[in-house]
Amino acid sequence: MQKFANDPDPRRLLCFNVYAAHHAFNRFYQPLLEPLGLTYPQFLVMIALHRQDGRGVGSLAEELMLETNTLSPLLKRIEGMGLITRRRSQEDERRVDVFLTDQGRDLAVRAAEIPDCIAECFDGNETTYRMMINALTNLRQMLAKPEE
Amino acid sequence: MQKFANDPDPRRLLCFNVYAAHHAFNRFYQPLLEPLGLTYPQFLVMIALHRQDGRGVGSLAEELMLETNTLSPLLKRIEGMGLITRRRSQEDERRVDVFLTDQGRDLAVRAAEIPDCIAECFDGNETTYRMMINALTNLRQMLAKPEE
DNA sequence: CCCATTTATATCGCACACGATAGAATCGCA
DNA sequence: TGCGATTCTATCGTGTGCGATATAAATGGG
Repeated sequence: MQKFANDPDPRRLLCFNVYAAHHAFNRFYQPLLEPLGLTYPQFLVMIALHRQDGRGVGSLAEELMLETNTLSPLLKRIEGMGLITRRRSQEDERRVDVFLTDQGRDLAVRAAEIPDCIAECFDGNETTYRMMINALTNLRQMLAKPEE
Repeated sequence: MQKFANDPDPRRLLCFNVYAAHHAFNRFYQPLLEPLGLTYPQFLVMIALHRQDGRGVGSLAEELMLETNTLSPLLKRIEGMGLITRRRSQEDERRVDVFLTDQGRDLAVRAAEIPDCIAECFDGNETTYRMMINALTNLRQMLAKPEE
């Protein structure tokens, strides 16, 4: 069995680097999201809804790769902020469809500008940016594979 | 201003891919950690302590890039499991030094084997593995930069 | 030497994230 | 058609993560 991923130093583990990069992103975004009154997961939901709203909770969860029980309380909170409305679907009474309010749409437009700050961090190096996205997408697929 | 990081689809945002990879790692590790009775952050703490114990909470927090208020309750929990002991430092009564118990050390040795499963996922492709660690380390540094 | 400042840790409140569970609506098959 | 199985969402419990705050110990300048 290959041993190259075995290292006593957490900083040389891939899992730790993903974990730490996640926190680093949160810390980078926090001051940018604070004026909008959004947390990072709320930001992602607003972006997803801006692309397409009128969707059920499960559809959102699938797109963001979260469980619906994670989204339920989050949606209730941003509904309380007046950013979305939730309505039982007519065609399937089990479903709860989520719609952006006018206020929510305005906020989503402002939120969508935030990732431009990342391009600035990359100093215009688009290739590196795209390669990292590809690498992380591949990683996800490898980790999701049942066993091998 | 460069706009290449601007995308209406969350799945094409770098921040989302880091976020999703973090969750994917958690889901991959969960069944491997469950037999050890550890959560993922507890796993990291055990690895860090296995490399060097008898350290203060702040030292651990710095290595894992967390706040000490995140570690305090976590350490209390794994102390309750009998994996570590906490003792006020003699030389500085403010500090609480953390030591692995014998049981904790045994568990850390077993935990340290888990990342080998990742090498298997990478199908022996060590170069890709190392390049991703480098890329994520660079990303962290870019995100930590004050402004530019 | 004394007291204001700093440092180290802990506690609290809030918001995820998920497994387990509940409850309602829909589906599917006999 | 009827009823068990499935699907969709919500609630609960536990464990992070962090900002704000508290407390005690160490430090340092007058």
